Formats: sequence, structure tokens, C-alpha cells
Amino acid sequence: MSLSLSPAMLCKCLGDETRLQATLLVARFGELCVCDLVAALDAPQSTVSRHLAQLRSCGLLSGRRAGQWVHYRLNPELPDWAGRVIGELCAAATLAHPDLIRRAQGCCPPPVALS
Amino acid sequence: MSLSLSPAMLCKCLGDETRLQATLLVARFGELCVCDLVAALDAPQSTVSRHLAQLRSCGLLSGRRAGQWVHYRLNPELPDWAGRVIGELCAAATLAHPDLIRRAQGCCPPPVALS
DNA sequence: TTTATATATCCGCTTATCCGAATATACGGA
DNA sequence: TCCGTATATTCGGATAAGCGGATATATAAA
Repeated sequence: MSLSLSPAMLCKCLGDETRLQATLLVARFGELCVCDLVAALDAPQSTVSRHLAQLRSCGLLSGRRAGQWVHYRLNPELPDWAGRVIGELCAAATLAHPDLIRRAQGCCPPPVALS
Repeated sequence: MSLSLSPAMLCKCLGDETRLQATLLVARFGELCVCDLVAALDAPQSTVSRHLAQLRSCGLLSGRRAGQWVHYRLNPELPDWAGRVIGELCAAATLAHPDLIRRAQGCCPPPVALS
């Protein structure tokens, strides 16, 4: 079954600054773990985790556990229109906050290929 | 000065079903008066007017008084990225609610050219 | 001026949302 | 097993957002 994500729901999820920035960082880097996002967003761990849970429950992000860490990425089942919306927002926000990207540095081992 | 509309603010504005539908109807028809929107959205006038005021204060819509009526349209100063986001949402929402468009019929004289 | 229509704003109320400390759970290594 | 780290969830409290009836304002026409 294909993800039922309404336009209003997508906007609501991205209407919070923390969730929007988390989503844009994940979109930019492909995959990030929670501790990366805690560092980049400079917010308490419980706050970041709560927002990530909401983004996941809306179907925007998907999480993959790798040992102690959970790596988040854009949900690969995201409809095309949603991907395009996120792309536009990502481009616009990067211009507005060029420093945000710099703060996301790996705090955990890079996701090695499963080979 | 160019409109300062952040990506998060745009999403927040469009994250409410009434505001999203009002915006999409205005985008689709080019220009609509409040009574058209009240009819199409099937919501109390005060509710619609309140949401329109919010959309206008964020810079998403602009209003033009014509006699007793006020015609709303997309703010012509909207940044390009915002226009593209709205376009994507409009297309996706039209597929999801194909009936919404049908309910917006002129309740006031069509906006005659000022000649 | 009075009346009617369209729109905006005010008001109290209810509900939703966000926060972050505290706690619980999951996992890996000693 | 026990400990340390990473992540998730719970909880109470504060704030924001949405609602719609009532009312105010603007305009047009009689």
C-alpha cells in the first residue's frame, strides 16, 4: 500500500522549525543518526527524539537501527510530489540558514555498507 | 523590500486544512472573494475571514477591495520557491479532493477589468 | 439617513501543541 | 551479568491555535 500522506499533513509536520530543519538535514545528508541531529539542532535529546517519532509516524522519515544508533532517512515510499516539495523547501532554507548544514557532523561510525 | 517568508512559516500557514484549501482555491481560480470561499469551504464566515487575515499577514495572499467585496489572490510578491511549493501542493490536493474545486462558484460579480 | 450586504474583529472557550526533566528501553562491551 | 551509551517514552505544565456567535466596520443603494 502506498503511504497516505495528505498535503495538509505534510505541511503541518514541516511547520515546526525543529522538524523542518531535521527533515532538511536528513534530506541533505541522506542519512543521519539522532545524536547528529541533537548536535546540529542544539536541542535536548528528548525534544529531537519526539519530533523524529512524529515525522516517522506521518511517514515522512524512516528509521533504521544500526547497533546502538538509529539512522533516519527520507522515507523511500514518499510520494513524488512530497519529494519535490521537500526539495524546494530544502533549497530555500539552505539559502536562509547556510550555517545549519555545517553543524551536522558524524558523532557515530559512518553507515558502512552491509556488504 | 522583498517579502520575508520563511519556509517554516509557509508550512505552518498551509498546515491547517482550511487555510490550505483556501490557498489552493485562490491559486486555482486566480481571484476569489470571501463569500466564494465561505461557500466552497462550507465554514462560518468568521472562521474563513480569520484564516484569510492570517494568510494575508504572512504575505501568502493579498486582498483587493472592490465595492462591498474583497478579492483575494496569491500575493504577487511571493518568492518563486513558494510559488513552486504551492503549485505542487495544489496538484496533489486536487487529486485528493477533486470535488473541492466544483464548490467554488461566483457569488459576487466577476472582477471586471478596471478599463 | 436608513437599510442591507460583505467583511473584519472581538470574545470566551476548548483543544492541540510544545517543552524538557525524568524515566524506561535497547544494545554492545567488559 | 553489569555498566555505559544511544534512543524512546512518559509526564505535568505552559503556551498557542482553532472555533464560532456576537458585534463592529465598510460600502452601496433606496
